Amino acid sequence: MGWDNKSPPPPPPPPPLPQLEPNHHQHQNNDIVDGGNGAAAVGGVLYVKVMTDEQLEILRTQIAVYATICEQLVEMHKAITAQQDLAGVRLGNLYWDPLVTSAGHKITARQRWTPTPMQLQILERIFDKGLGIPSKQKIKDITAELSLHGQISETNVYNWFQNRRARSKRKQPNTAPSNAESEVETDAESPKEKKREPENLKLQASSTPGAEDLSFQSREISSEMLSVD
Amino acid sequence: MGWDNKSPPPPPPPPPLPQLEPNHHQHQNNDIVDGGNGAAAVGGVLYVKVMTDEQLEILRTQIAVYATICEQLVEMHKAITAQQDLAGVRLGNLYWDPLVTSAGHKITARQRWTPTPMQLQILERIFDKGLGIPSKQKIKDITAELSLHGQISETNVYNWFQNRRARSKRKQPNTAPSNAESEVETDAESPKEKKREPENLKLQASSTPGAEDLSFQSREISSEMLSVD
DNA sequence: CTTTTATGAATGAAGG
DNA sequence: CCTTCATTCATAAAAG
Repeated sequence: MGWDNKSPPPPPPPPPLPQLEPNHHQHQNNDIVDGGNGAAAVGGVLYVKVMTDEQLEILRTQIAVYATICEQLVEMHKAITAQQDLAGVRLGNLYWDPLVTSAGHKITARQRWTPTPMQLQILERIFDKGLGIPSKQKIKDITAELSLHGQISETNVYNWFQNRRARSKRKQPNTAPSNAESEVETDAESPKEKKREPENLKLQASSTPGAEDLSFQSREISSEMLSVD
Repeated sequence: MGWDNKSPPPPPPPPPLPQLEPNHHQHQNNDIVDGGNGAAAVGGVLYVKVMTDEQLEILRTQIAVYATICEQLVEMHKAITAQQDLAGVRLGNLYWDPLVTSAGHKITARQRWTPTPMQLQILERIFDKGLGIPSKQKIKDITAELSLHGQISETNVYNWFQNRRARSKRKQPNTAPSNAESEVETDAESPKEKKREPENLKLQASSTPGAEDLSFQSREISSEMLSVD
């Protein structure tokens, strides 16, 4: 498979030290069993299925490794799930069924607010009036008004203006800098009205072999950033 | 634009699981081994570590089950991360621990820090648990700990707590346990506690306090499977 | 039905 | 602390 083009595949967990402590009780009792089909006396010699300590150890190790891997995977899943759950109200991505979802699950798909045409019209009208971000009180009023046309909350209104402004700004950097044409990264000519510009990728200059550039930002916060209270 | 969509089910590659293939050679030839440390002659009786066919079968089954589980988990993880992996070609989000630095992929650093699931989990725990505002020293400690799970700076931690607090606060007036619940399909969310401010629609409160069931137990499986007895 | 686009919402970071 | 901004994520809606 040559899918190693882009998407970093899920890194298989590094099998850490397989520590098998949960159940140490492996048949250490030495019995020449004959119980099941494990032993057979042939010609006066007792033949049994035998495993040496070494072999047993190998098996135990293997099982332990699997257990560890499973635990890690489970932990990872929890973490990821937790993130998506906590970080986002909406989830409903994948819910895998194999051994967890035995019963029919009902993933509560979070619906997002969608403005009705009427609401949108009103919102647009208000927005076009040129006012910036409506104050909180303004938002309340608007919300009240829009409530007559459909389900809506103040947050919806707030978000709408927030997004509307941000995106209209992104759409047209046409601030018309009359003469001094600064070097700007403007490469988006939006033929449409409100079109988001596919942003290009960011910097990538880790030419250092074997060293990922993982410096995010480590500004010094010694001054007043952290001086709380 | 459309890069942040779900990825179509990619050709299911074989699970990149460590081939911990057990020594399947279950000694079909019956030998009373004594070679290793598995046998000992005591008082004229030969004691060896013995496993019946049944026991062997159990072991093999266990290993097989683990293998299957691991496969499924890996598959699930792929499904989970698929979207996000594809979502950002530029965001080689390391989800957990170290191994992301396997290949010299273009793990370009993002512009803004994004907590890994592990980090988020820890942060969340700290936030929930005790105190409210971590002191400067506390932040240092937390940062140090979180550094083990990914790049992070003290500023990140500080900001996170700041935002976390501010946004959780803006969500409290949701103290209506006596909700009539008139089954509105408009919106259904289970605010565990995070989130910003859904500021839900009037009597719209299916706020099931943390009724998430999206996690499964590994403990159960593990214990069951590891009990060879 | 699958892919693409539009856009509501979450959130890290900056400002005050 | 609180507000604002920028960027990102996820999904409804639209296109193919």
